[in-house]
Amino acid sequence: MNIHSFSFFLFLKKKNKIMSKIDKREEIIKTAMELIAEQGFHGTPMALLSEKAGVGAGTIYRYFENKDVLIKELYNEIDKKFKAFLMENYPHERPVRECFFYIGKCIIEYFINKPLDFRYTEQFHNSPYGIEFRRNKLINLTGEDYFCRILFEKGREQQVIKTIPLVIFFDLAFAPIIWAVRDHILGFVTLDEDLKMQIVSSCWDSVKM
Amino acid sequence: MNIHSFSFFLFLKKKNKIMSKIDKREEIIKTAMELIAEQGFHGTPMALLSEKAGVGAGTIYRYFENKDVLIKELYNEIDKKFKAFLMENYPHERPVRECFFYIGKCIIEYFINKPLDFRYTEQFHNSPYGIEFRRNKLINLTGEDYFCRILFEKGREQQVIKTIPLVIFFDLAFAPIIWAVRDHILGFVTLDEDLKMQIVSSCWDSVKM
Amino acid sequence: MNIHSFSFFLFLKKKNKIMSKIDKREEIIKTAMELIAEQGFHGTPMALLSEKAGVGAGTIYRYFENKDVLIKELYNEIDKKFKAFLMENYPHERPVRECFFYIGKCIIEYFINKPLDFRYTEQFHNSPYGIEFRRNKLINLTGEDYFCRILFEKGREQQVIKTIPLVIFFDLAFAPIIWAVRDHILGFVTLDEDLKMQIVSSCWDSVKM
Amino acid sequence: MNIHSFSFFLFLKKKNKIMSKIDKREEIIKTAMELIAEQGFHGTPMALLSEKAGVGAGTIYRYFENKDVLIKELYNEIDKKFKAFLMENYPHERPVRECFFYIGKCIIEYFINKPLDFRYTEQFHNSPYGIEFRRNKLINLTGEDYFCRILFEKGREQQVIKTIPLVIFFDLAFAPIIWAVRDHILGFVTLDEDLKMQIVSSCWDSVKM
DNA sequence: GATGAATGAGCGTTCATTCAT
DNA sequence: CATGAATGAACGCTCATTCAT
Repeated sequence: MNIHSFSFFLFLKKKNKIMSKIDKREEIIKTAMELIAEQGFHGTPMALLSEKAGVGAGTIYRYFENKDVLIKELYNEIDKKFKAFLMENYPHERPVRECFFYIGKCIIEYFINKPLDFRYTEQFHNSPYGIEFRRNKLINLTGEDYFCRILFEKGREQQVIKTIPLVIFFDLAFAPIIWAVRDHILGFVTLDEDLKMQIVSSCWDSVKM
Repeated sequence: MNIHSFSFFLFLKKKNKIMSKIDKREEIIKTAMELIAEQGFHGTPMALLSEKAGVGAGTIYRYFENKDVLIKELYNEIDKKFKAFLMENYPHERPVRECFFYIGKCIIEYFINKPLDFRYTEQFHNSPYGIEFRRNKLINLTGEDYFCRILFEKGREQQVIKTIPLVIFFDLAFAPIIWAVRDHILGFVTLDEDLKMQIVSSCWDSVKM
Repeated sequence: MNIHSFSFFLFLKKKNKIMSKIDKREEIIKTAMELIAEQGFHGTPMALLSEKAGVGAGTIYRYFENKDVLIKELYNEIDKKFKAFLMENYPHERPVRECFFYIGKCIIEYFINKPLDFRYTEQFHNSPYGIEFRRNKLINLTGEDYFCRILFEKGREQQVIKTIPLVIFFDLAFAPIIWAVRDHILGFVTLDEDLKMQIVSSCWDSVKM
Repeated sequence: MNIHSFSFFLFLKKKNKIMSKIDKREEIIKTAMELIAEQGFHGTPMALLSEKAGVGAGTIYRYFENKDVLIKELYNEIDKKFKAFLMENYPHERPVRECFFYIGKCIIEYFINKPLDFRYTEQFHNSPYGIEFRRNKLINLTGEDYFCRILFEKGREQQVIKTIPLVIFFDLAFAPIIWAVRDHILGFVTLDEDLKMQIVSSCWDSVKM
């Protein structure tokens, strides 16, 4: 088994339609994420998506009601995966500061290794979908957001975090991290281990009491 | 001159086409910004723009080569206005910390009062245009960015700012402010004077040595 | 055997696919008629039909070559049933007038009780299929049409029916009845026994010598 | 000026875009009516229509909001023209019987000379549009329908018309005429002057007291 | 210079039909 | 035989751009 035989397998996969049902859905999701991350929602016509994913145009609509639903579903997939990653080793019982650093490192680690997920997420957040989504999120915090709120409230109670609104806490804590990840992905800076730590640490400086 | 005669003037302006060349360009820019800020690039067809601006569809193309150019030009207009605002009373001779606070307050003040400019800017930054633009900016710092670099370098030299890359300095210093303004505009939080100060101050905490 | 066990049978029929070959064909025909009568040919995708009929999409094509054939077949089914109804007690030996009244009453009775059949028929007649069909019918009169021709010729011979072409006889005799049934089904009028008689009688007035 | 130079003119008309605004709308209406009359609503894609009409695909949408609107507008055009024809010499002051004959003759005359209008009308009436339309018409009678109602009421009052609902009067009076026109247009019969008179006369027989 | 009617490529989506299972 | 996932041509419609007036 070498690179050539693997290519030949891919050839079969595309041409001989040996993709299973799950394969198809996965292929669509993967291709859509790549295309949208790189070209944006409007730079990714369904026809291009179907072509690159190696499926018929109508096939996409078996898995996703329409383009909007596909876009939201894609975001949910990323969100779910990230939350799972975050919660896997979350140090629930450790001090607020340690939890804060854990979250910051997770965000950086996860998205630096999944640049497509990151760029997709950025596009999503900055779009009509994103605003609607954000509104719902603030009303009904779940997953990592729920952790963050707990963290925030615990920090407030213990007087280790400043007296600020939750929303502002999010902004101070995570905005620089997100921007730094973006700059890393776009090649404007390289985040080594020291720098990562420095960034998270600086964010902590901005919220700690 | 009363409200009625002014309305009549507007009527003439739209219906009798007595707009001068400069008027036309201004009208197009103003209308485009409003529409795009509210509906997005793709929710703003050129036909709608020309209608709302009170000019012919073809006329837009006399002032802007195509839609892309118009979009970039619009951004430059905002950028120019913001820079002018920022530089107007910039305390060049004062300490780094004071300059930093001045910039932070300026960003908040300016964009809270110009939510359309803010929303336009956000849309722009998060689009193919934005990335291209950002790349150019980092290579060739101008205006407020130039100030910021000077500030950063001065801060480094005086050992009042952490030893971090310039890009990361930007992220730590301004990302939370931008996000907070966004949350204010979207109604997720209300930035009063105390809170504004607290945010800028927290950003300073994150970059100061 | 009670209502519950019958429901259970239906459940089996749909879910466990114990429908026989004839059951399947019947189910497709019945469902297709309902759907098309209510939604029209173009409001009835094959996928919807297969779903509502409880069969696979491909299965329909084992019984009907394609959608066109299905549509024509459906019409033939209705036509056959109506002819059977008409011929069941047809008073062959009675006077022309009596036969005429019998046919008129039959049309009203049959279609008022089978509004789906009526609406299907109307849709069919008014479509490319309908014209083609009508052409064939006039060349080769069969069933009720054959009766009608016999009736017409007998009426002519006995000088109880006007000297008009057969086609015009059909128009005078049946058009008002069909239209009246349509108005009844659409709820624009209610045909009680008196009114039914009055309509048929009026049609007779228009063809009688 | 001969056939060739005329063809050349048509060539210019199509290729050099010398059609005026009104020409374009007319061309679209004319072409749409031809195509739909012959192929049906669903046999007439907008692309085919635009091609045959010699206009761009988008141009149709400058004149008609969408296909549905186009279809209804087309019907209204026919309806308007027919009403004008009918009302032109309508013998308002003459006896009911004479008015009845006038209307019958008008229907036959008009639609025999405009077979496309007739076939279009038939398609329209037998479609979701038609039913909606008919419902409105019965509620709010206008134009020829209004005349007919007046005629009906006058006839009732003078006891020259049977005691039947208005709707049934319409059915008896006009259904055979419409069907006969259809048969003429489809070539199943030829309506000469005698036959036309005989049909209208027979319809009168069916409604007269 | 200004206009806006006209354009047509391109979009998201549907659905009759096929064919591997 | 029956299935239903997959297909892709075709649909109605949009909109950035052009160009005759």
